[in-house]
Amino acid sequence: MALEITIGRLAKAAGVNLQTIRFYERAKLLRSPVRSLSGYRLYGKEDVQRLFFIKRAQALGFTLKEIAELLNLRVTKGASCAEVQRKTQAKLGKVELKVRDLRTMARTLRRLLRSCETGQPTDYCPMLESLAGMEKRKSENSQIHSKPQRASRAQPRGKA
Amino acid sequence: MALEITIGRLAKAAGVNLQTIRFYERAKLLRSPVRSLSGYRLYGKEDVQRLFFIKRAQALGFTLKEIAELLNLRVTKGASCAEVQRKTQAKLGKVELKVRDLRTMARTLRRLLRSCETGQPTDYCPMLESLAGMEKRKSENSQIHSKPQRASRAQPRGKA
DNA sequence: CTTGACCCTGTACTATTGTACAGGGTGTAG
DNA sequence: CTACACCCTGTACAATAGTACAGGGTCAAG
Repeated sequence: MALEITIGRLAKAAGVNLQTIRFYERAKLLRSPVRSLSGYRLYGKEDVQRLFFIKRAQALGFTLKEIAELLNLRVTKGASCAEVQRKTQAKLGKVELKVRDLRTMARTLRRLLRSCETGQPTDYCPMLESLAGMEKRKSENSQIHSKPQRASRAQPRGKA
Repeated sequence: MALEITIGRLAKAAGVNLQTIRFYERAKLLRSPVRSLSGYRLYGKEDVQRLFFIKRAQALGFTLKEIAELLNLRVTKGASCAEVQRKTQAKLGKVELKVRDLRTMARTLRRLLRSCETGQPTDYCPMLESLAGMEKRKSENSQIHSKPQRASRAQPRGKA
């Protein structure tokens, strides 16, 4: 009872383009499914779940690469447990940071709603407030105003 | 006292590439700054804040277009208050949804950490659980298994 | 045994979000 | 007045994440 739906139905069920599924397969986000005698891909319901997860996670700002990492977090028969724990902890940290940022944004939006009700015009940009504290997380902006300071320009911004 | 830093310093302060700032200017995410006599862009500290906001918001899964909308939410002298309220409410809804999803993910990650401590091997994919309920948000997957059902394939997935 | 909906592979195109480079001006320390 | 760090514009290139299309099989209904 593997459910066994074809790619078109999977696409429809998950609300994605059919090509996207093949793209995810090449990108290793979806396993290579079993094939029918004639070579048709056959999917089970776990694949539907994975697709939903991918879509939700993308909306939360994770790249496909990060999503693959999330999906691969598991304790494989007592193997590298410490490793899994380390990675999981790291992911958890990122998730919690996102939650904090989003809650800050939500607070700002609610404040805007209220100020709208009371008719207070805000001709500045309300959203900017919601990060007044954010920049404190980076510590390198202490000497923005210390004249020359040459050397070491814009570092390549990790993306490898 | 407008601070008046040049583009290179702004880039350094915000930790972004210099070209990115010009790109954001073209994309209307940053206002066109005032210029020095020789044509150099001169920025104030609000621009630093905007850059930080853009970076955080991107990490939270907002596109540049959405970020521009967020930054433009404001009550301009009692103008279209109802309109602002409507848009703000919509954004708030999206933000709250993201918070819920992230909290679900966080819960799953913490459970994985615990199951790792207790040494329980999980050879299935733990993350998948965290969306077991997610797919319920879409209602169209009720008849995945109702054979033929032709017509109306993969709709273009709104992106306009 | 044809037709229409569906599937296959492979390759090419697109949008978004940046980055880099070419060719040239600015500003100040020595 | 030369060097060097910075700035300008404009155009080209790149990575990520898809989408589309061409050319060709599969399969159930009629």
